Amino acid sequence: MGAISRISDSEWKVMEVIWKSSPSKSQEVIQALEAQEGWKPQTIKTLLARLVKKEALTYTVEGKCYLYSPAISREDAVASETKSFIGRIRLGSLAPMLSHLIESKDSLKPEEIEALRNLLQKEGGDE
Amino acid sequence: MGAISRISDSEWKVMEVIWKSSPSKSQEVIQALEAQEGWKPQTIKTLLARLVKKEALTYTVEGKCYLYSPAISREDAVASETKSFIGRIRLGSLAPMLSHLIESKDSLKPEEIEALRNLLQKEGGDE
DNA sequence: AAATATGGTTTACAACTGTGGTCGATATGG
DNA sequence: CCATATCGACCACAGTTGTAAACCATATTT
Repeated sequence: MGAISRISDSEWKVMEVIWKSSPSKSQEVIQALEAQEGWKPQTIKTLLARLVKKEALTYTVEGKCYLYSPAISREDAVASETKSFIGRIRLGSLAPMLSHLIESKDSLKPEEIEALRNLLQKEGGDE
Repeated sequence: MGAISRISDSEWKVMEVIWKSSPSKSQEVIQALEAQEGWKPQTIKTLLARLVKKEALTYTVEGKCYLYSPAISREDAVASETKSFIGRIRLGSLAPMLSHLIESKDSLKPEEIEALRNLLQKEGGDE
């Protein structure tokens, strides 16, 4: 049953931390993001709670703490975001968008270009 | 200068109409979107006003009506959206994202794949 | 046991979004 | 000239987001 409910920008950052290593206890998430984003602990707790409500995270109780784990894979989340992104940017503009991506060196690394090239090779083959 | 303020999903649809043909009088925009999106005229007027406030649209007065024109090019808007998209989805995931795109036939047309292939050819060439 | 710290839950609050109603000025038909 | 149709401006209202304080229960320290 598709339709992962949208994860906001801030929430996404929380997810990243947890995707990187899970399960994580809130303290770990807080520590990571307090520095990285300059957020107050409460802010991060709020985001954790919202993500649980959205069913993007699950938790188990360990003593007095929660251990959070992703309820959706990063892959799926990326796929879903991508879908909604291209849904709004409507076709026809993909090429320009990608050329923008490709041209700004800082966005796409050579090995990624390589990987893409392969993908396209096999896909658009010669039919 | 920089930082085009974010255009929401609904607003984006309005922009699309105007990018397609500008200047457009509100009536034209309304007609287009009333059918296409099933929105009430008031809704569309609100969106037009918000886009003006965001400086994504400008208008000139013609008689009793406004003639709307884009204040930002579609190219720039797409570039900006793309930037913020890849900003949140963080590197390393571009390839998966594109492979997702490429694999879901409904998202990417053959000629786009072709265009992409060309882009990558010239870019990752053989340096 | 009382004080404190710590973790989660509830509340807050402004800005932004999606959706639209209402109002006031103006134009247009009768 | 008066009624009506339009058009933009202002108002509305719930849900989401960013950001966090206040509160409450439990564990730990004195």
